[in-house]
Parts: sequence; C-alpha cells; structure tokens
Amino acid sequence: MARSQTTKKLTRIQRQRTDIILEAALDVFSDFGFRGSTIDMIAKRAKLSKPNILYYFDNKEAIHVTVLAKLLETWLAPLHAINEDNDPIDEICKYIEQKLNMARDFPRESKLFANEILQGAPHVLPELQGALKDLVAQKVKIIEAWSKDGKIAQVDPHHLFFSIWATTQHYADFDIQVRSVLDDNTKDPFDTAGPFLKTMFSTMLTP
Amino acid sequence: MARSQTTKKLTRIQRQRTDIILEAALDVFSDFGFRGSTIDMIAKRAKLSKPNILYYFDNKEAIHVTVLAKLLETWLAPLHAINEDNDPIDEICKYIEQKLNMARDFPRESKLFANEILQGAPHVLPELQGALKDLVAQKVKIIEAWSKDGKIAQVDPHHLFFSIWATTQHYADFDIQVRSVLDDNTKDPFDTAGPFLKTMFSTMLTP
DNA sequence: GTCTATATCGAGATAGAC
DNA sequence: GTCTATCTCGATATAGAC
Repeated sequence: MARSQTTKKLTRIQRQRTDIILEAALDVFSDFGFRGSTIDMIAKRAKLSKPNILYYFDNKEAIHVTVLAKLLETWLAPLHAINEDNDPIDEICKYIEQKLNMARDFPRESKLFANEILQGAPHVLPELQGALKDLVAQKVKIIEAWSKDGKIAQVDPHHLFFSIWATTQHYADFDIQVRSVLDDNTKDPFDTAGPFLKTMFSTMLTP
Repeated sequence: MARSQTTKKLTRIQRQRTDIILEAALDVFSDFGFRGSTIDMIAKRAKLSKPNILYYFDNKEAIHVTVLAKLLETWLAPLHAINEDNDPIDEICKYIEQKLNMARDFPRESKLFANEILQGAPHVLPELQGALKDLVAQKVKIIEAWSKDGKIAQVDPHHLFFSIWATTQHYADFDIQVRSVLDDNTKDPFDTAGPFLKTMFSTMLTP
C-alpha cells in the first residue's frame, strides 16, 4: 500500500513529493485525458521514477482521483461567494469575472474537469449529485428571491448558472477553436470576452 | 492497404459495411475518446471481427479521422443557413434552436467534437483554421451589417457565436452535470433551455 | 472478404537490491 | 525511499487458412 494512502500525516518531504506528482499529473491528465496519460509521462514530468510514483500512490486511478478532488475545491469557490445582500447584478458580474479569471489562470483544471464530465463523470458523480447540487440549490433560492423582489428580471436560475458556466469555461476548454476562428491572434480573447459576457447577462437580468 | 483507402468507388455492400463501422465507431469514440476506445469495442458494436474492421480501414486513426470528417459536415450546416435578408433576431433564434436540436439529437457527435477540441484538435485543426474560420468571418460580416443598420444592438460578433456554441453544446457535452444539478429529473432540460437561451440572446440583441 | 491464430509492443504494476 | 529489472496483460496490427 502506498504511503500516502495509509495515513493522513505526512512528513514535509513526503508532502512535497506528492505535490510535485499531483502538479505533474494535472499537466499530463489535462492534455491527454485519463486513458491517454501514462504513469511514465507523469514520472518524466515530475522528474521521478515510475516505481517512485507508485510508492506514493496505489495506482494511476488514485492519482487521478486525488487531482480531481483537489481541483473541485477551488472550482466551486466562486459560487460559494455569491451573497444575497449585495447588489444582484454586481454579484452576478463578479461571479462571471471570477469564473472567467479561473478559465484564464487555470485552463488545465478546466480541461481536466471537462474531460471528466464528458466521460460521464466516473470519479466525481457523487460530488455532482451531492455537494454541487446542494450548493446550486442554495444559490438558486437567492436568484429566485431577487426575482420575486423585482430586483432582477424573471429568469430560470438553473439555466442562468449553466449559461455562465458554459460561456466562461468555453474560453479555456475550446481555446484552440477560439484562437483558430479569431483572425487577430495578438489580442487576448479573454480581454474582450469579459465585457461581452457581463453585458449579455446584465442586460438579461435588468428588470 | 485497406480497401476503403485505395479507391473511392465502393460496392453497395462495402459502402454498407463501412457505414456500420463508422456508426459503431461514433458510439465508442464519443463514449471513451480516441485513446480509451479499442478496435475490439468497435468490432463488437458493429458485430464484425477485429481483422475485418482493419480490412476496411488502415488503422484505428483512419477510422477516427473519417468519423470526424463526416461529423464536421453536418456540424457546420446550421451556421451556413444564417441569411442576411431575414429578420436578424429571428435568424439568430432559429440558429440557436437548430444548434440546440443538434445537441439533443446528436449528442455523440457533440461529445466527440468536444473531445477532439479539448485534446488540441489534432485531427481537425486545419478545418478550424480554414473552413470554419472563413465561414465565421462571412457570418460576422452579416452581424456587423445588422449592427451598423441599427437592426440589432452593437455586440462583438465573434463572442456572440462563441456564446451560442458554448451554451447550446453544453447541454449535450455536460449533460451528466446538468441532470445531476436539476432536482426534477422527469423534466427534459432541453425543453426549458430553448426559451431561456432565445430570451437571453434576443434581449441582448434588441437595439 | 472473413476468419483464427499470433507476433509485437506499450504500459501498469511488482520484486528485490541498495 | 528509490532504484533497475521484470512480470503480465491488453491492444494494435498482421499472417495465413478458408
């Protein structure tokens, strides 16, 4: 049994090693998917030997699961931050900006997540049906309250979230298509996407 | 060299066989990605033997490339249909509806395409930079003309297309997440997504 | 054209020395 | 804890009979 699986307490050096492995694994998995990635690739990127990787993790799947678990934490953070007491349109715009910043700054995480969902979420389905569903339900209520109070227009809150997720993550997941279609490659798509999306969503939400 | 690669002319039975193989391949590739799929899976689904598959196609990659080429044709059809002479908002709404219908009726194609783009478009990059880019450039001009004539609001046409692609395809590619988040699984997400998206985009585009 | 049998190879995982 | 060497298996692709 690999060291990291048996106990929670790790020495500093062990913690470092697993972090290096997870960082390399994120690189590889996000580029080639789970099945397209090999332990050898991860080992090379981490500058460790293949058996050494398997000393820290039971098997390839364990690495994948750990990477996904880490990513989910940060992935849901912006949604948590939506606050009922602030101005509704400001809150939504802030959320869009945060999601777009994450797509720009963490494209590997976005692609890895997209890959996992595309394959039917074999490793994160429980989280989708549990933590994510509950969190969304909570924020849906906020949107509904805003609508009821006439602070924003009447919209389907679920589809609002789906649209924000889809449009922001698109710039990370489909970046090769975005850059292929845009003629002027000197301009960063993210710079113009922000204003566009904020305009679109606030126009719809303005009562 | 496999039969189907040497000449263009195929007998009726050969054409049938290759169609059966491509149909099975679409099933398998869209579920497991290129690397996660095996020729055996395709053979089983097509009810043919593995060597028989390789009689019709040189190798696994040739099957993948052929499936992608077929799918791209149908994939771009709705974009072609956008007509400058009709009412702008009607045309955009029609486009959204067609894209959403395709996501509903051809989820395998949508997922396969998403997978290919996520991996960096190894097999369709030339088409993205050629046919797709040209087609988009042409339709971007139509949007710009509509804006200039005051028929629709001023929007960035590229980001408009990106957003339509992202939001519609989301319901096919991320369906497992969509269904996990929605409490009531009896209702079809597509039924409510159509009105939502049409409202969102026409609100933004109304001058 | 289609099959069975098989060569070959890449990759996950382990054994055991140090 | 980390390494080299190796086992093992699954998958691509081919050989050759029918």
